[in-house]
Amino acid sequence: METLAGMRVFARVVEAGSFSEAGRRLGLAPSSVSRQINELEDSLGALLFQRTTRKLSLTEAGELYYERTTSIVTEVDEAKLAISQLDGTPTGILRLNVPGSLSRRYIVPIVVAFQEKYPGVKVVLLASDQVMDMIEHRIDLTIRLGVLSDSSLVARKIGSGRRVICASTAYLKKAGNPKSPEDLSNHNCLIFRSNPGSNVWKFKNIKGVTSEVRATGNLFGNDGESLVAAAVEGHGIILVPEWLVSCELREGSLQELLTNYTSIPKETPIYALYQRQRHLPPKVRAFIDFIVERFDNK
Amino acid sequence: METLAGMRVFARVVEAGSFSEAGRRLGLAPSSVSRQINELEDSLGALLFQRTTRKLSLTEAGELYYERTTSIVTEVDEAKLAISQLDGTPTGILRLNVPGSLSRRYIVPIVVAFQEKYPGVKVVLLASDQVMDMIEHRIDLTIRLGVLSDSSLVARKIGSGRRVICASTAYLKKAGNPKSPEDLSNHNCLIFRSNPGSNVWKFKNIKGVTSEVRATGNLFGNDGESLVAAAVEGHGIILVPEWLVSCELREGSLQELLTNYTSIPKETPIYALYQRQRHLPPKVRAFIDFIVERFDNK
DNA sequence: AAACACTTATGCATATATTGCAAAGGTACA
DNA sequence: TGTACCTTTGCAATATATGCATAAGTGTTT
Repeated sequence: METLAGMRVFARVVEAGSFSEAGRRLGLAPSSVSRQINELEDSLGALLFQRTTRKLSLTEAGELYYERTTSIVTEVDEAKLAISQLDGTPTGILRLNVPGSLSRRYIVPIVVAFQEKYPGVKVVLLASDQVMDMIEHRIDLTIRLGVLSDSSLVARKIGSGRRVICASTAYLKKAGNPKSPEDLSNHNCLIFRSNPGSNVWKFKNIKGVTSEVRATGNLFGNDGESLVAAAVEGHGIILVPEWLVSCELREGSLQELLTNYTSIPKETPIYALYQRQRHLPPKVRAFIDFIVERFDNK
Repeated sequence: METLAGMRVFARVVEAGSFSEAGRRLGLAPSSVSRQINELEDSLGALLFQRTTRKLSLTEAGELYYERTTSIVTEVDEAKLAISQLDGTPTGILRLNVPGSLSRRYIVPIVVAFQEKYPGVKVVLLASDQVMDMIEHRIDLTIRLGVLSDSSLVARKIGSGRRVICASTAYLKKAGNPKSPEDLSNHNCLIFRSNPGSNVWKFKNIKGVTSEVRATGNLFGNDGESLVAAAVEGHGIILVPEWLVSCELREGSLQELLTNYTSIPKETPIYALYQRQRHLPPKVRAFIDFIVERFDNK
């Protein structure tokens, strides 16, 4: 059986000029060295050393084999080194699967900051609202809103968006400014759902008293950003994660309502999902750590 | 433990796209494949495949490792092939240690013919009358006159020189032509020995009757060719292997005497000595066969 | 000449790896 | 839902590697 170990032993013998000395350097019994060489010779069908008990010299076959295998052994070491270096500092391509709106509004700034810290990492952002096959598409990390149950994946909460209720000044001037959740029933609520139907919004006031409203309106949609756009146009009131409208709130094109209340659930959690594996690539590890740290500091 | 076998299995998995399929191609149980890969991953400290039970894809580390190791594996195979090819047809450098006069008179023509048959073999002729250390000087084959006792070497008779007694015409004209061995005692015998002293030449006639003569003369020497030169100069009578004087006999500068007699021992055997080894290099094997065949056909 | 130090090679018992089988758990497709 | 195929793991059997002790050989030194 040809083996790298055999090659290494062989190289050491060549360098040491003796089986025993090679054994000493390798921490191996001379007998072991002898047998490794013998086995190697048998597998090659050629004598590598001409030897008596006192002298040793390479045969031609041995010389040829030495030339070839030394480079091979160093290549193997280099390959291993390359992998281990790749294991040390985050490098390579990090493939992310992120819902479209989350990507634009939340992930992109994080990625930018991440890449400033780790210039060696290329990032591929695969935006899709459907979950993609992580293995087929070689996705390192899938980011989703809310919990996803998949036993084979590790889910880690990497952030959350406080849910805010807001509308444009133009709309409020037109339809009035709701003072309590109950007032919402008289407003046009833009509802994050695929199909029309009832939608219950829950709130809690400062004292902890909860109230429920059946939000109704004439626009439904599964794309948060479209609803935001409609709200900016003065079409109605939206209840969305803060990150989806942080820009508009800052600019004033939307303004937060019912600030004395908090929505229930208070937050929309953001989860990162990754393959359960023994050796998590450092680019993935680093990204998760980075994003979690950012989240904690907020 | 890093192993070539592991690399091969890994490469097969990459090519087959599945552990099971790779196992089938390798004649290995799927479990074995699985464990080989796992072991490889542990030894590298990085995941090579991203996988579930149904899908498989290379990680970046895997891709890197594949690129590196495929070339390594082919290099190993090529190295082995190079050795085995070297084992098939005689190639390389054949180092011979030959006594000087034997080299010039006997070995060189054989080597020339040998190299016509095997152009791939370079020959290094190391002429020395002393036996050289075969291992230190990497000598493949030592050629000696007469038997040498060395238990570690294999001795093979590769030829023999009929011993002839001869002198130059000029000498014979001057000193007379001996008709019987007994006549030699009145001649100047040129004696192959280092030190002066008695030297007994034995002969046998056609009927098998032996006779002994104490050869005497004024020139001793351990270099056959010098004695031949002296004989050609008409200095006396020599008893030497035929190959040493075949040229002179052919040219007529020397002429054979006592052709009704044969010397005892009749021949000077020529032996080839080589290392006792499991894998005799084909260049050595071929040369021995070649020289023996030539000898037999004579 | 003989003792000595050190070499390579081999027999043997032990420790370590590797293997296939069987079974479990998981996944995709009908 | 059932079926077929996948990867993984436990387990027993086998194969391999190792060190120790020893043998046989070689060169140096006394």
